[in-house]
Amino acid sequence: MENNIELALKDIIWAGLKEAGLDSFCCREDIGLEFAPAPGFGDISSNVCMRLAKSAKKAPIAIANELAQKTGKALGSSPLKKYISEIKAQGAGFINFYLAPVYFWEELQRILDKKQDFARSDLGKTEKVMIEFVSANPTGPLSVAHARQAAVGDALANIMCYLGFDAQKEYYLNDEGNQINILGNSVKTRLAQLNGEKVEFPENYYQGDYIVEMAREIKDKKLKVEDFSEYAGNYILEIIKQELKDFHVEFACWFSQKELRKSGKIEEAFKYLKEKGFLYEQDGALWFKSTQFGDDKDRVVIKSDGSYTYLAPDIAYHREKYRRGFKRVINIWGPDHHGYISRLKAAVAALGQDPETLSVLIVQLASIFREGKPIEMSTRRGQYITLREVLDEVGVDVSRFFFMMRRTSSHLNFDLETAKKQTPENPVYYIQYAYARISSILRQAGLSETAVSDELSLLKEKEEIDLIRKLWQFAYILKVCLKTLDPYMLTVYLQEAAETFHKFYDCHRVLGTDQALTAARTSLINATRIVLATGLGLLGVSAPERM
RNA sequence: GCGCCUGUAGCGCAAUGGAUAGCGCAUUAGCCUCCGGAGCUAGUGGUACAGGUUCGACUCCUGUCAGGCGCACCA
Repeated sequence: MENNIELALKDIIWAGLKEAGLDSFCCREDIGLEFAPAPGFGDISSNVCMRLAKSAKKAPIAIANELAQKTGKALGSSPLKKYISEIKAQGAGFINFYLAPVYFWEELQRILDKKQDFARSDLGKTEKVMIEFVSANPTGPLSVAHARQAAVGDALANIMCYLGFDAQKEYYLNDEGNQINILGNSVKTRLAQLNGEKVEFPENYYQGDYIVEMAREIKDKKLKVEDFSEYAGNYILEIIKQELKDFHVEFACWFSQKELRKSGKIEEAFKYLKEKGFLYEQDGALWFKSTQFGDDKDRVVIKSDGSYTYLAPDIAYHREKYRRGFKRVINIWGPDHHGYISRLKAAVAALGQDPETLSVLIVQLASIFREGKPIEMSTRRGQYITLREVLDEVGVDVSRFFFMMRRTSSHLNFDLETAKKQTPENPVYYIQYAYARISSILRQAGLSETAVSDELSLLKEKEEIDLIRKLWQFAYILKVCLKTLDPYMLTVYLQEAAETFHKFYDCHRVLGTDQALTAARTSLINATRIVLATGLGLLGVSAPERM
């Protein structure tokens, strides 16, 4: 039964609906199930009666009462019977299913058998998905904004892979163009200044200290630099790669814009669009008819000076994404790019792809606080908090978790002092503490990880069943993360799971005189350990045995 | 001016359209002869405002007010 309980239950409910003669008012897809609704309302709940109340012209609760009875009847001849202890119509018209303890014992057994793969699924059917994120211009160290995008993108890719997708992480490298040229000129100018030349440093150049450091290194090592843009771009790219590595983010592919241009793919894409009639010339520039696909205004792709706008290579890049076999494309961007979504979607549509297969996630900014006071940030003056600073101060585990603690589309306040605290105020420690505590008990029990009780049915206490129920919800939470394309729900779940464990621990002693019960409870906390480690692992956070 | 995000307890935040709006901090009262007290139990206190959609709205829509960010032939 296991994971298929959702499908099996829908079958039973559908049979009940038919039995009650209600199937003509809705279809099977209308049967929505909610897992672990409000306390006291069962383990699985369906709102189907409310949905069909109007067309059936009956009160929802009356329908629910009838359906509960018919569903019970349909259940009678089903293998599902032993897992359902009760079906009740409650509230405004919900139909609630109460799972029998045997269901939870089997679930627990499954976690212990399959370990960290217990919730793995083939839901994604190995569909190729590209998650492109960070993609910062190599013109300076990564900021906290990039850090948050990196954490979210990486975790999302992990979750999707766990659910059976072939999710690949990619970094689009803007290794040529205006910004890179400015970067090169910035270094060149600083070098000239170091050599005593009286040259002005323009305001739109990169102001950060790292520019001066680069110039100083060139001077000290007496390097012969021919192309300052290329030199500086590569120099910073290495810094970025190291920063991401230290943040535990690894990309499958670094896609170079320069290579894309050299390959002639941009012209190819333009040729395609031109043949379709989506390009036109005006005021000496080449325009893309994005309004035809819902954009506010048409966009320039080749400027009147003959150079490309940013959109030009991006159109070709996205054409390549689909040509490389990706069925679904996810882009993770900062909020400064939100106005860009409609034109890229237009481009994808013009290229003959369904724009729905392109998802753009806007990761809102993270404001860094110290002792409750915000730290002012200004990219212009080169004064912003970097990924490196946060990493050095609070570490990978805490920073990654903190960046995902809020809904990705919401602003995030990241307090450095809270992040360093080792109190319940800091959820990472709260979760890791639960894990370490379990590890400690297991060490004392002297049991190997593989030892499993064959009498899990001894687990009958409320707190024991509550804990298994919480573990059971893990797979459901991952589906929510997938649906919302946001890993943050997992951070909420892990806090709840840790809390449920702490409550169990406080009420019941694991290591006792009753050997069979000790074995069963040891198995329970071992399963808890597996779930916590798996969840933390998907988020890229470690699970320490000792703290 | 236009667009995006956000207004929930004194503070920081939860609640995939669902039932009794949860948690931490702060504050008040308890729990260690016992597996990690970095924990647990109980008390105080809340949906910015006005309409609308819905069987049902913190959630969706419209407007108002408040805060953050963005609006290039830049990337």
